[in-house]
Amino acid sequence: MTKLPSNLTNSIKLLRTKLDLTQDDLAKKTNCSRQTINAIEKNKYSPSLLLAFKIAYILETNIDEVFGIE
Amino acid sequence: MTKLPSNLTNSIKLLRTKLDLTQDDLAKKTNCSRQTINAIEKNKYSPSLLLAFKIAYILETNIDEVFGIE
DNA sequence: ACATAATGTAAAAAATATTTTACACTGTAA
DNA sequence: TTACAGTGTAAAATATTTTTTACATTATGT
Repeated sequence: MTKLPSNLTNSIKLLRTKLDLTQDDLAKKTNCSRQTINAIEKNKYSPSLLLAFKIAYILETNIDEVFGIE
Repeated sequence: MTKLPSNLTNSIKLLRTKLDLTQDDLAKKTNCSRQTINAIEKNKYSPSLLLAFKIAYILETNIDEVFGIE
């Protein structure tokens, strides 16, 4: 990563299924909609940092394990 | 942190001054406005995850060192 | 005291994230 | 085959983030 990063990646699906959670489960636990989880999981847009923290918290890890940058 | 986290904190000013950068410097390097850096630094709102990553990158550390949650 | 750099702030507009409602598709269990 | 859970997606509305312009305040150097 030599330049200013600009592309997000994520391992939500991997971590989520490891905990046997559906998109809907994760949505409810993070207080957002299933569509939002789906969109973030499929990289439709960059979530707010707060939501990213919540997702990492529910997935029992930290942001850098859930999201990456390129 | 026993509950779903909901309050952000940050060490932007500390890390920024350690690198001798002004708000404007950091803004330019992260491709955002000085007002945005100022607002985030003063916790006015939760930035996008992408901007958070960029800030951490310019501050030569990772998100968890720059931002915290309560 | 003066000039200037850095920061704080505000309001309106623009861009982006998120919700809501709704429906289609896939796989799987009965 | 039917029913249902899980996922993908779309469009409109709403909420939030970010930009832009502009000005006030604070600190610092001369």
